[in-house]
Amino acid sequence: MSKIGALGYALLCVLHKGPLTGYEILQRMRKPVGYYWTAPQSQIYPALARLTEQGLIDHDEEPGPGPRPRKTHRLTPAGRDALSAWLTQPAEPPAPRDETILKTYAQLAADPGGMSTFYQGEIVRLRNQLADYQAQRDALIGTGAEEPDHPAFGAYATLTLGCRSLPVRIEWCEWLVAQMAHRRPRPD
Amino acid sequence: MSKIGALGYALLCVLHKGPLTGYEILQRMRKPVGYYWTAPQSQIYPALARLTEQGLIDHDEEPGPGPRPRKTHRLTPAGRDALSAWLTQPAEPPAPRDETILKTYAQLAADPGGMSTFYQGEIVRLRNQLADYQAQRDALIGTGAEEPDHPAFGAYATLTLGCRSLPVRIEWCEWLVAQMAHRRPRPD
DNA sequence: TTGCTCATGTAAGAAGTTACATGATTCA
DNA sequence: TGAATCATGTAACTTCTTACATGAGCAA
Repeated sequence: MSKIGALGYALLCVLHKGPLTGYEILQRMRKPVGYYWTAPQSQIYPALARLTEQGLIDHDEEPGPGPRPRKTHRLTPAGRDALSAWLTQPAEPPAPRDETILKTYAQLAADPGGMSTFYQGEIVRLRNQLADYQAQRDALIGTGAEEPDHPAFGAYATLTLGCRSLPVRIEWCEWLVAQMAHRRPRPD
Repeated sequence: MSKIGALGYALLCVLHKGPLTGYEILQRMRKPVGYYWTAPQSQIYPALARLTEQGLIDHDEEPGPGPRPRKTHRLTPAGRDALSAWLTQPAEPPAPRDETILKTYAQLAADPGGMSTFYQGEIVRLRNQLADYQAQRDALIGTGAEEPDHPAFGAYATLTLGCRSLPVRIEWCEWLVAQMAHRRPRPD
């Protein structure tokens, strides 16, 4: 059997709570799951076809709104087994690719005023993200999602990480704004 | 002129402090820069060739140890301009791909004991990473790198972020280990 | 003589991005 | 009438990963 790949497992994860259409998966890849895993539409449909071929998911078909049938995908027992086996295996540390930190490393090659504006923009973006995370987390509090056996506990836990790590990053940007004020304007 | 791409800018960043050979760049992509940007060897050499074609870097050649000449690359004025212009532009939020958080989302589909072991493994890995960051950051303290005009300030600032954000993540994993102890073992 | 470091490159394939394409229904 | 939502797919392209390939000098 051919191997699955991170995207395949991501789709199995999204399906772990129940059947969804490709379109619904796509939406989850924006809203709750998209905070830690994303994939564009063009990747999702071929990947679903591969997983179906591998017997890890299957689907019902109904006549859809467009020219093609609407498919509702669900995990097969084999898919559920593959998922649960993968979940407990150590995650390989991801290749980090963070443009903001990269820019910070080379920050001396740019004008301090420009960098300050850059970090201020980051702060705005991060604060908006934090507000979004907090709103969603607040909506879960009191629903039982804080209990680890609750179906929404996974979502609650991921939002908790976001709500704790974003402030650290915001403070770091604020510190850098302050530091930029102490830099001399470009000595060439 | 063709466009540059994130990898190209990453290479310009690595070269901002002075000339390096491809091999040296490769090492930076493991050690100081690799914490927030990585690229394998097979990507670096073609990318350097592209940047050279675009006139953003150039190089000296000396006879090398192997069959090919050893090249020492440096930023051209055009390269330095391209870099400094890019640095101050807002960074597009990166497509997040974090296996650990993804696993947490679907955590209910696995055995709590297995997940607990998983998070304990993460804790070990993160603690080692933190120790590494702290050692490198400590080595910079007292050298003047804390001043924003110092050539090592960029490295100092990136390490500072690592030293502040890793503990948050470690605590989160510890919290999850505790939560897993409260989960009922899988009803199959 | 086996393996490591220095030093550069290529090839094949997987994964990810951007854009195109269809077509019904609903809402302003 | 025009845009958004639902719903599925393909094509072309770029980027990233894994593996191969060469070869000198040095150390155990």
